[in-house]
Amino acid sequence: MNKLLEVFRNSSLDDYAKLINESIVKREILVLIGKCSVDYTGRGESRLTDGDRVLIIKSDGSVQIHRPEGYKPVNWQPQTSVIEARVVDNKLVLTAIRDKPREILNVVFNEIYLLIRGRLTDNGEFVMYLNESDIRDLIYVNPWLIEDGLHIIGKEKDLGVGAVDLIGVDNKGKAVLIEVKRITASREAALQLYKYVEKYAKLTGAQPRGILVAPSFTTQALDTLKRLNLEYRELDLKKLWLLKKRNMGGKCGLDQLL
Amino acid sequence: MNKLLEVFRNSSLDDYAKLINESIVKREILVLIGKCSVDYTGRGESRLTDGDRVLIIKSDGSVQIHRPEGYKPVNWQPQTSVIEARVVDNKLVLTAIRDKPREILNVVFNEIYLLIRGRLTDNGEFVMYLNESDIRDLIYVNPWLIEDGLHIIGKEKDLGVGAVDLIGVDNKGKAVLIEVKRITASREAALQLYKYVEKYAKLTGAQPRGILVAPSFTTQALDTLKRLNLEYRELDLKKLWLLKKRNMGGKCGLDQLL
DNA sequence: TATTATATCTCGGGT
DNA sequence: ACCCGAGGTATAATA
Repeated sequence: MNKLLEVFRNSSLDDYAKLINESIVKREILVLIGKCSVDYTGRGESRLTDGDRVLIIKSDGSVQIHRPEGYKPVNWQPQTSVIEARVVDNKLVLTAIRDKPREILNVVFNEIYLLIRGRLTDNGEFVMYLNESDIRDLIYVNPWLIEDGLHIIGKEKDLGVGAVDLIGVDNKGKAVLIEVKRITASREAALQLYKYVEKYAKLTGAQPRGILVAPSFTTQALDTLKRLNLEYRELDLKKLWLLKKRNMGGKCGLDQLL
Repeated sequence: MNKLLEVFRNSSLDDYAKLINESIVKREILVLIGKCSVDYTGRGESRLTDGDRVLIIKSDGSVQIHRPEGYKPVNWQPQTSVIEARVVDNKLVLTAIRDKPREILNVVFNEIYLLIRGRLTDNGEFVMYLNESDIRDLIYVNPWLIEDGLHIIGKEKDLGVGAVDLIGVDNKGKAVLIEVKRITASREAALQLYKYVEKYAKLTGAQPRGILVAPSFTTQALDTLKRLNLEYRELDLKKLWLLKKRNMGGKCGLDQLL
């Protein structure tokens, strides 16, 4: 199994360059650890002076350069059309070019500590639960979560200024527009809902109710909602979660750890 | 120099667990390549079945799990309060826990191909050019970029509904609010500007001009601007860039490569 | 292709 | 600690 991965250290620069270029052609994964500086130009422009970093090239040509700290890479390239390694002035230079937008990443290695390359096989299935569309779907099926007597009649309805998450009719026959957020709703969310309410009123001539649904709200959001005559419902994610799990047979998580 | 990094393969599970826990205590960087499955729960919840991945733990306790493709990690933890490796049922289990928000990442390794650990030293300086604040500052100093006779009198002025990028006075003495975008301005950007214009009018009793400044505009943005009686200026980033470079002595880039 | 909205967004700066 | 807005955001969905 370990033939999967090759490890190199103390190789010559020319050998490193060759190893890298081979890996890219073979669409292997490549991890390069060493001291380097990085220049980037494209949508913006950045310079990073010498330091120890971990560089990863994946089989799709994406590149990321990680410093010893921080979740995010300091420099990167989501996908590239060209990646090339070569030796210039006794240094290993790696260039990754991307089109649309045209961007160039240039890495100069002053030292290479380690190179790992190999083919990884990953056919794993990834499932994400309880994203916004999950919540929307749950409310769609269980409108009582918002209020009794509510009938949902539409999902992701485009009003010409973007799509409102849910449209329904309350027990008095009045239209209800619902905007769903899975995290704390900010003022922006309230404004987004207002935009739909305004547009709907203009399109139909009838004033709808607007309800912002979220697990919590910033004070500014609440102010704005009040000012714009909009409603809100606090949503208990845990409750939704249980509802979802019940539908799935109760086996979708390790939340007992929480 | 290579004593910086240690490489292990074919070690026992217990040894791997020990190596990992040691690294975490010593705040080293750790790269683990192997076949694993991943469970995450916290703000959301996800499951990832078996496959080959690259796991990185950095000195700040951030964790990321990379599949062979894609720029982004499939699972991650920006920072963690606790990371622990242990052997359970003849498998290496790595748990990373984060508080606020409470989130748990659980990785079960069925095979470990390679473990690399070591201390990296990175004192490099990172500089980013031409982000939004750069553009704002350039306009601040060179208001003629927007129009002749404009005087900028404020930057990042908080109006109580967020801060407007720039405030100025035109050659007729009328207030001008400027919102800057470094990428194509969308309808949202127009609405953002409108929000400031409305608020300013309410605060002062005088109707200001509103100008959206961006390298380009979506058609919806232009529609919205027209409807809301707002203005816009197309901004040539390259021109700004040259302006900036001239100020810096002409040496801040490799854009000649573009 | 262009545009929009989401994201386990992350991250920094402000109050 | 909350809140807001930028991001080289990336990414998926949609027209």
